[in-house]
Amino acid sequence: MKKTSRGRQRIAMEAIENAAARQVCFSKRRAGVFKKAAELSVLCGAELDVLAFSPSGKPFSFGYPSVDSVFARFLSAWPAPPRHRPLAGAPVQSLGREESQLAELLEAERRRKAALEAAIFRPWGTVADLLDADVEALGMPELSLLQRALKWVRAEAAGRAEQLAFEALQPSNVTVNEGATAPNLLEFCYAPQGYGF
Amino acid sequence: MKKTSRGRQRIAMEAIENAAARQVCFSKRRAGVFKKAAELSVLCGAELDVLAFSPSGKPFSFGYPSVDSVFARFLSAWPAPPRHRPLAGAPVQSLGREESQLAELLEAERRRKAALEAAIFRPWGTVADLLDADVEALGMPELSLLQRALKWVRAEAAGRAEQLAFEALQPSNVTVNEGATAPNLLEFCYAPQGYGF
DNA sequence: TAGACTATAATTAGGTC
DNA sequence: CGACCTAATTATAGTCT
Repeated sequence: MKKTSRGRQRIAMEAIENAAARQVCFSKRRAGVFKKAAELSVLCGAELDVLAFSPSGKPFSFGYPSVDSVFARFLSAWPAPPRHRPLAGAPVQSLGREESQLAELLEAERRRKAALEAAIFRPWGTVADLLDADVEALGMPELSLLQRALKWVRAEAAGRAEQLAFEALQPSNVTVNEGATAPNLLEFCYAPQGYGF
Repeated sequence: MKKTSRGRQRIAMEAIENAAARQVCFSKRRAGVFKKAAELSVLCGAELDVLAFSPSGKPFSFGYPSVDSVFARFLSAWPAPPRHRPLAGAPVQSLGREESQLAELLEAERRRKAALEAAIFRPWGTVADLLDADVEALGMPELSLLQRALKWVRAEAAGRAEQLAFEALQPSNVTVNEGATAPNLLEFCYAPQGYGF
């Protein structure tokens, strides 16, 4: 009977050049990271998200209780949202203030009414005006990003009641995204040798 | 010489009741998850985020190349943004279409002009109208979340050029957030016994 | 809360299929 | 992309500082 394996070998902690080996390593280690994240959430009740892109660009995600809820909590807990200073010349005023109060948002919207109305006839200025940003600083990527964000927030709000009902029915309220659909975490919760779950 | 440790013990994969033990476990395992994430990014060049809340509610994050950039990429790559169906009665039409084109956003804004103008005099209806969501479904949490999202996207756009310049100067373009400021990843990249990095 | 320490449990690289 | 196999490597519970 000849030995069929050399067992685990040490590898250097540097970028793996071979594309195939890199992809295989990603698959295995992503599963490992997701499993560690799942254990952390179970043991400590900690809310967490893991978002990852494979070398080939496919998105994967893990979230407890859900990717959306953790991200939403992060948006509001984020110490100092983005660490960027504004571009020179970019007017950052109304939203730059830190009250975080709804009243401010409403006030800002009211003040932006004129800008919005004007923008109706200057299509490319609309979003920038709404955001109070310098038109020069906004390109297609940023604009489509904004659109995504708006859709996300809207759906987050609209779907809340339903999501709560949905989660009540799930054996696990953890969500995992394997790149296309949103399968269940259970496949990552396979029992490590001898574990009871 | 008497044994000074019982070594690693097996623990049940279930919520840790003792609050102190739970917090200690979180600290250790969070470091473990961050380290795994760092190795994954180094070995495979994979972009990824880890967002976590400790049992005490403190936010922690790991991101390569940065939390923001990965999240932005996720927003645009997300297969089917939120998996919620709309609440019964909530009109989800214009933004529900999937063109992802700016033209659509502008068109939607144009069509919403009347609603916005009316909303100026119905403060609590403003945001809901903008989002095309059912007013009933929006509460303070959703509204402040929207404000956060808008600020984030705007800053993301405004800060892009600067961020690129910033990252070019950094020894590592990985970001870690330990709850307050944004320290460097290096502290989690301490060499595992014998590793060369 | 954060480090050491250490023995042991769990992970995983590199095979093969 | 998986599953399986194997042994070497790595993570970590418990204890103490």
